[in-house]
Amino acid sequence: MAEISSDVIRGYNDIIILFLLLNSPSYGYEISKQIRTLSEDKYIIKETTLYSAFTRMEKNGFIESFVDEDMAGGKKRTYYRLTEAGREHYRAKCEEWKLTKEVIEKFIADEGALL
Amino acid sequence: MAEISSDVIRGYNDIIILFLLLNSPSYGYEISKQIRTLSEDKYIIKETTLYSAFTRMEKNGFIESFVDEDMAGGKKRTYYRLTEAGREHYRAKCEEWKLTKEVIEKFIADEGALL
DNA sequence: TGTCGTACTATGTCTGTCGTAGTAACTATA
DNA sequence: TATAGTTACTACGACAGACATAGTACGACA
Repeated sequence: MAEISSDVIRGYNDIIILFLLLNSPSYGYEISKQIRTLSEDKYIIKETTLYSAFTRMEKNGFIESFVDEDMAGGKKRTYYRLTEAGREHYRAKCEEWKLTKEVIEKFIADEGALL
Repeated sequence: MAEISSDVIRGYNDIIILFLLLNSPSYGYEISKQIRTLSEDKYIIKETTLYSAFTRMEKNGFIESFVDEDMAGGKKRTYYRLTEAGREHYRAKCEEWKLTKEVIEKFIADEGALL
């Protein structure tokens, strides 16, 4: 299967993760699975990429974490919820996406022109 | 005006530059101006980004350089021409773009859902 | 004489992503 | 009962593309 390289996805992980937090808090493992499912296995985020994105985005005030201490078996799970700044960041990134898409499409040749 | 950040454009400079070499060789300054014009001032590539992309892509065999020694005033200009491998790289990058676009669009919320 | 445009080169920094590794608890299967 | 698999992370270091800053050098124009 074709793969998406780290260079082309760079900068979009924020959009992807924040999208999955728009309606309710979630945590790493679940988000990871949702990305895989929603993208129909076309994009599988690396664990380290995901968790370092959490750290970065929390530092930037886009998300807030809270720990579920009461899980069965005494395990802990760190949830993240979107902040208002994060929602705004998501909106801005979506706008940027639209702009970027427009620009890049200008540099995609017609299939015919490549033969 | 909205700007395109270095993280979202990363990985697409190859496409952009190679597109402008599809039909004829060109050189840095001209390509830089063409990117600006074609994108309607939405994307202005940094000089260092452009020239380091040249170096990288020549190392990878996607482009070849040759110097015009006979310019007026004894100035030199370095041209780049696409190789067959570069054309293939361009094709592959375009495919990757289509895939990436599909994936990212799944994580863009409807305008309504954001209110 | 000085500024603007042309056409680069050099050097070092930044940051998001990735590779590798490790921890630890539960869960299904043989 | 052993072990492989799933869940749910954390730590550390490396990489590479983009960027900031600076400098060079020639020509045209005022």
